[in-house]
Amino acid sequence: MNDVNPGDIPPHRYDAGLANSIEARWQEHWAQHGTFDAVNPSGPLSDPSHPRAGAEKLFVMDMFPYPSGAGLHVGHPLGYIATDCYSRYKRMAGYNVLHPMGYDAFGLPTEIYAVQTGRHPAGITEENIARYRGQLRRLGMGYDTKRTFATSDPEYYKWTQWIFLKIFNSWYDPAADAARPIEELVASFADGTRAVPGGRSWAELDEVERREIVDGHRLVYVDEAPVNWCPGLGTVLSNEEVTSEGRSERGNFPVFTRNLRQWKMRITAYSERLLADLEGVDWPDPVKAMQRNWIGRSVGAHIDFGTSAAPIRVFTTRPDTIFGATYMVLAPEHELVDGLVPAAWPEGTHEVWTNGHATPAEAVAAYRKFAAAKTDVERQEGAKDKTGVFVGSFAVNPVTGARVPVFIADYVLAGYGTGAIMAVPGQDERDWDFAEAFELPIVRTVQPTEGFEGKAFTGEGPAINSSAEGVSLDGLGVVEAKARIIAWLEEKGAGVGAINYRLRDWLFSRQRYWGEPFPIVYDETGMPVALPESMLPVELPEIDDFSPKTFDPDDADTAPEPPLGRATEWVEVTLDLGDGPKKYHRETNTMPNWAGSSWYEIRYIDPGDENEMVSPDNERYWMGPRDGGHIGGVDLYVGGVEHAVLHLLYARFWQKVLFDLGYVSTAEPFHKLINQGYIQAYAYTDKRGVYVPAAEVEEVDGNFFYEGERVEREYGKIGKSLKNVVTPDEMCDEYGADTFRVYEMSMGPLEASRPWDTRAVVGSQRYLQRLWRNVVDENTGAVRVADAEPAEETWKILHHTIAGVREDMEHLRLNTAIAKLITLNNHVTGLAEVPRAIAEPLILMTAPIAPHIAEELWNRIGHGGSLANTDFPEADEAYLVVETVTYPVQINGKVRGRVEVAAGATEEAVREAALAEEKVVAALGGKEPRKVIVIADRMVSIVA
RNA sequence: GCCCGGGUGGUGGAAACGGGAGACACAACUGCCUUAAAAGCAGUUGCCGCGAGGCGUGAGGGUUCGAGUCCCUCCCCGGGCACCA
Repeated sequence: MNDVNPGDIPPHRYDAGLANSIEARWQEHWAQHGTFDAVNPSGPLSDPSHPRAGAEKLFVMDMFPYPSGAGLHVGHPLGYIATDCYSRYKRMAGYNVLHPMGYDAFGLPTEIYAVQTGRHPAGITEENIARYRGQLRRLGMGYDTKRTFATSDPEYYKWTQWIFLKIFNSWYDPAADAARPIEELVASFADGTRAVPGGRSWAELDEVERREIVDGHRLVYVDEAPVNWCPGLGTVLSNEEVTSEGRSERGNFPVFTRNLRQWKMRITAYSERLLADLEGVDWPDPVKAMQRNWIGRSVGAHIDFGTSAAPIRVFTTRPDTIFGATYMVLAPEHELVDGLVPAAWPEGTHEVWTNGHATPAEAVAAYRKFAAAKTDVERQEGAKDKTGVFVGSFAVNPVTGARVPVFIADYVLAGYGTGAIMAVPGQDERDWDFAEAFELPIVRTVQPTEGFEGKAFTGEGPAINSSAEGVSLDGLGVVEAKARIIAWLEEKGAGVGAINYRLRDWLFSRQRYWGEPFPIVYDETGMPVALPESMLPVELPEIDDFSPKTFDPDDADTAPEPPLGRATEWVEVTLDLGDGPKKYHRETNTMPNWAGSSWYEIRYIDPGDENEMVSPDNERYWMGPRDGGHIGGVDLYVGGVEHAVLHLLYARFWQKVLFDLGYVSTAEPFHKLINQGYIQAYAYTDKRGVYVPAAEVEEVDGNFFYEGERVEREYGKIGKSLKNVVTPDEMCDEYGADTFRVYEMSMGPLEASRPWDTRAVVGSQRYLQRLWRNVVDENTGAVRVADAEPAEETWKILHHTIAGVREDMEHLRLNTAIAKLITLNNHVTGLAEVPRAIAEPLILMTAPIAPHIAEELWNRIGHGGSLANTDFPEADEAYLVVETVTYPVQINGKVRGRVEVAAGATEEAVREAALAEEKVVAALGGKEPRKVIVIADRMVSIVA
């Protein structure tokens, strides 16, 4: 303290310095006492003497952070503060609250940093986590001290690998509509209860053939599949790591689609359940909609069109329009194309169908080359201009018997449905565009509504032109027509009703170092063998170079070489897996960084358990279903919308597998989900367009200046490149953590995004200063609270505040709760002395949001220890009743006067009082009102 | 193009149900205190108008005694998906 003029600032003012010393002290107290450790019903974390042992449980979680080297900025902890306030409130309200925090620690940024610096990713990760822990501790987060981990801890990823083994050793039984242990499948093949694919009996097959069949049923399997291969980075990338320009998000290298052998998880087996169970969770509608979109269920039919080669199977959602199917289109990569290409164009082939090529083979080859060279952006930009080429063959429309030409075109995607369509230009805009370009016939099979002047008609209407021998749809609506034609097709064996999903199986392998190794080795057959659980965890080997081999960025004809491949001593192992020591080589891919986050909620329940992923007792207590059809899961999960699809879909998928296999008691991991908004900030550019430090920009009359120069303001993400980063540490230094917490929570509702405004933080600081001053004398440090009886009005304000704050806290409306607390505090500020009976509940109600100052004041007014488990104040009904009601009186919708009437007065009495009111009488001017409406306790409305 | 979410003072935002629009806070302004400034405290502050009063929740229409809230049409902003058959 080196104030120039110490007399000016009272020595006991609640300023940043005092706040910081109080905060550090209480953070230490909480850490020492494990104040926020939840109690389990059984096992090492059970404790009958815990203040909340036996209480109702509440499991609150945040989407855990990826600890980057940059640390937290003020936008990151918004959700964390909210769940902390909520957890503290619910704990005071009597719950056994589990609120843990862990770290999603595997991932590419750390690996890249490791490569750049030559350091080990584990060391970097450890440092980053320590920094995050320090920052969160400084914000006063009340996390469970016994339940924290990083996904990169071997003790944690042991169980990630264990789950992988469970998934590997399972198959999806359509009859049970659930995953089952793979042994059951093998047994049913062996005893003949299930037909063996290929027609031979199980006994006839050799070991390799059997394994091939079994491996083909596993929920995780190796598949040759088109993936995003990025030679410049030396790794395959997930779709979300590829930009819309078809380049890598990191490094901007070209990305090629290549067929490579990769691990995949059979998430598609769960499409229907992932969709159906959305009904049972309390999630924001947009997130549910995004998941439904992503799964992309569509109902229709598979229909076979005969050709000279194999029949072409199409998927369509409009089987009712089959009479208008005048041509077919296959994706250029479709496997049947080559078999359909004749030596020469058929007699009389239309010129526009050949693209000017002499033979079909030439035309197809040229078109394939053309299509493959197009980037995704070019393909989308050219969506209106349809391209394609006739393959030289015809197919037969199974309903009309008509010969229809077969084309390849890139508007049909290989990856969706069957990669082939029946084209119905009359009812499909894309097909219409193509038909116009290639001069193909167009037949309407749905009567357009009157006045329709467009081209393809995709709406509802009666079927027309839809009769053939044995079947007619004419006159039927779309729904009935679909049903009738599907029945007919099924009867004729030409098609079958079908449901198609957009969802693809989950690409599960990455060519990286910093991820979970697979618990898989390969034997002499080249087929995968699961390691026994006893060999877990399979730890990452120590290597010198963590980067995968990279190639010429433009050389598509290269193949990934994962960094683990260079750890030859680790890769080539001799193991005894039951039939004596044999040589194996390990899988050198690692898991994607979604793996560790797909089940972490479960591990929080029993983080130290070395024998089980989680003990069933504790799992059922914290996550199990509840009465009233409650599906179960974490009670509250808060995180950003950016995880609406991938993380949440993967976590739901793993949860369902574990549920099917009996390891967990609920089919859904997260019961209630809230997406917190983002905090963004203003950024400023000078006249060159260069960002200037936002903290040093000054506003004068609505214009902005940096070092005297006019700058332009824009609004965007907080980040280094925009030079607008503000860190929580800076806020703690300048105001204290409690002020920062109050400010972030008072800015608006949790779900809303909002702009950061450092200038506005003082409002929250002033509130806490007034609170402090109400309890502690700024000049002497003495406690000001008096044992005086509060006035009636003060009692009323207090109890209204309690009722309102409880209600707001229950619904996570921290912003309005704070407004009510400020109102009460401002009222107390105006009192001659501060009654203890008011100060105590005020402090307790402040505690969830500004915990350090509350603990400090609670102690100063004579209580020992922490208030964390002290009961939250309850409103006394006696003070909530109102004696009089002020009724606004409207005449023709405008308020003209007010009358005060005793609460509970009869409608007649209210009416009379209203009509007698001076201004009302004047406004009516002696006229008899036509109608008088009295709404009890609300208002009077007069129609004149 | 399709599907969501949202438009309220200078700013962030309040207003379970259709019932007094603008709580709380920032900024701005005024006063007290001070040699002065900061801090603090007290007050003013939706817009127009000296006032009575009028007008106000993106625009227009509708339902209603009464609409920020419900219905229709449109505009703008944000997000997701996108040649998905």
